[in-house]
Amino acid sequence: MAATLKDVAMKAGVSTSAVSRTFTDGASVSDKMRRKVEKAAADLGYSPNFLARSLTTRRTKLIGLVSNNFHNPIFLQVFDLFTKGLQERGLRPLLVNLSSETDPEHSVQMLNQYSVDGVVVASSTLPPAFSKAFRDKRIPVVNTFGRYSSSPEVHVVGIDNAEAGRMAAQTLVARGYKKVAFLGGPEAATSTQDRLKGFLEGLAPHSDITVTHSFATQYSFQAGRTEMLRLAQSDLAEAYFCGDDVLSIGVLSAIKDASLRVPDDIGIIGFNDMEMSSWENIALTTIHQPIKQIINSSVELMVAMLDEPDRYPEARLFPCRIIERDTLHPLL
Amino acid sequence: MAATLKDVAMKAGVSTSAVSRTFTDGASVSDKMRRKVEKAAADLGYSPNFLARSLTTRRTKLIGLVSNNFHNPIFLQVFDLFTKGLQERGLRPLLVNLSSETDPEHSVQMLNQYSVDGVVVASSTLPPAFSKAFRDKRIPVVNTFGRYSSSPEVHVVGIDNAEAGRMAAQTLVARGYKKVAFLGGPEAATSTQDRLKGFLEGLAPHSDITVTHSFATQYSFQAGRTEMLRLAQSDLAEAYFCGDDVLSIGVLSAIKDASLRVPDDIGIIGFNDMEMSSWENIALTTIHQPIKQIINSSVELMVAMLDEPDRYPEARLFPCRIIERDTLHPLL
DNA sequence: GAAATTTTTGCAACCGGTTGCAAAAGAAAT
DNA sequence: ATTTCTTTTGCAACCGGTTGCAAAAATTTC
Repeated sequence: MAATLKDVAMKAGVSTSAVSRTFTDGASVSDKMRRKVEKAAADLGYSPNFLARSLTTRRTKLIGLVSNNFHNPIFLQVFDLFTKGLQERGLRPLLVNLSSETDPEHSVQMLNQYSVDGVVVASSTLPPAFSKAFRDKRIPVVNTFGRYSSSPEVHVVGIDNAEAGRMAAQTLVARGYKKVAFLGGPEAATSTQDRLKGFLEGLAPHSDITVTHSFATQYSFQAGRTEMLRLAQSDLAEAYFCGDDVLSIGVLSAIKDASLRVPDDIGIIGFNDMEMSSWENIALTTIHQPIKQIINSSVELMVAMLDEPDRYPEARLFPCRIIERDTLHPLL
Repeated sequence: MAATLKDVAMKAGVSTSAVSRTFTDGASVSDKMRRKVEKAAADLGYSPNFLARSLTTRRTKLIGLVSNNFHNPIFLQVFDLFTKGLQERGLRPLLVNLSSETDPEHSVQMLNQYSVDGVVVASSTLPPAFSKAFRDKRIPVVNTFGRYSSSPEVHVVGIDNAEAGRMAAQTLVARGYKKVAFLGGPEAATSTQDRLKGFLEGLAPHSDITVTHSFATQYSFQAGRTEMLRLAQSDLAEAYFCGDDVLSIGVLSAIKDASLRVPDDIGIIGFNDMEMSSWENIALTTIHQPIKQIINSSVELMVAMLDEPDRYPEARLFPCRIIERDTLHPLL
């Protein structure tokens, strides 16, 4: 159907090698030859078949983009940035949805069959076993939003969740809250554990502050709302550090139901700084995670690994910062 | 590195064809042979290379998933459903972000080089030229959320936007609004034009109702907010049909700024019924677009086209329905 | 202008598979 | 035990490219 190398070679009256070289940068071809070939190729509408090429070059320029989070709006931005970043470098994302997959081997085999050059695991909740499974097959892998300590043999790009927890703690301390709480995401996720750990550490020096914690079942509006509705039955804290912005928004909705005012009666600080949090009718005070930098860095790291598969693993951590909006009362 | 067909054949002491056949369903292999080969394959951890295979079978099982919308939360759900649907059928989505691409030829060539079996164009705002470009190259294409009349040679799955406009009109009429308006998305998009057309048609029989319209620059919170802030300077209508839920939420925020109450002072009806619209603190009355059905149908259609590339083009349209929440006043 | 050097080109093998065809093996019929 | 029919197997060519090597052509040197 489509024109092949051979067709072009025939039409131009040259060898197939000559045509191949014309389409390979850095190969030796005279100007005359190149013109002749390009003319024939243009006439036939030829463009090289990447997959056939990959057979000998062992490079497909396919990158597996693996995630299990297709619900948090922040991930739309993640996909946007990843696809753009990869495309700019001539790479193609092969999207894998692991929402309902539990066996790492299965995804490894699948991506292996497509000979991906590398894999980006974009998730803070997938067990480290997934990233490791790729590494064990010697497929370059970077775990974006991963926990840097849990698998030091895998490249990680993200933030220091414990540090973010400390930052939340310090912010609440500075505002003079005496009774605070952590309302985390899925309890099993390493990111939840780390944020809680940091939060508690940050509060430890302040013996006059009491702290409690609980978890939502997932990062979603309803989960946050449900949990806050439950908490409202008993003794509420003065301020809550929520594991995620979507969760926070659910919490805000429950608070409104309980006829309490934010920030007068109760303070909320979220996490992520998703676009929606800046909307005027939400105006959530939150901890900004530098997603753009994290993803650009992930892409750069991936590109570097393609040339140097056995690169020594590193963790690239980016600092977060507080975004002040309207859900905590002002500094004393 | 990884084991190949040849390695397995050698280890099992059989021909490469035998091994190949063991991994091809429907091929003729005796039980004894199959066991022998499977044993050897398991020992070597062999699994067939899809790309090498595709060279002869002319099937890559890769499907281009093309979109230009990486901002509307609804598209996260779209990607979720598409990836799941394709994966369940053994197909792999190659994600293409067309946010900043204007040349159809470029994307066609790109996907062609990866020999995709088909392309799903998921967008209501991409010019029809994109879908057509794929078709012209004889690549099976389905345009999800497309306009069914604009390119009858391309398969379209979605809704009848004009009908949705009529539905919005009838709803507002039934509520007794006498002064209504359309606040559309990007003016150039066919979906915007169609919804406006239907809206006007639905109101045409009612000479006692006045109608105006304007457009937001894109489907975003800020665009909706900005436009409503502008409108609030002059003479407001009693109810607005907004081109999209995100837009509506921006509009709601602007209305709150103007110290007006919804639905007492002003009514809003949105479009899409994204998850967020059901959140208790938003509770947007909106027109539900059956995304799940649309996408499942798109996937099914794509699968059918793989076996029958010259299938006669069809438009699959799904009815929308009103979701009653709190942003229109109750029926008289 | 011949020799030495560099650049360009084609041959042929290979990447990891599939498949039409004919030979070999097995099963059924006589 | 033969013959006939069916199933299984291997050979070899092919899918669409790339690349090491040596021959051919072009360029430089003397």
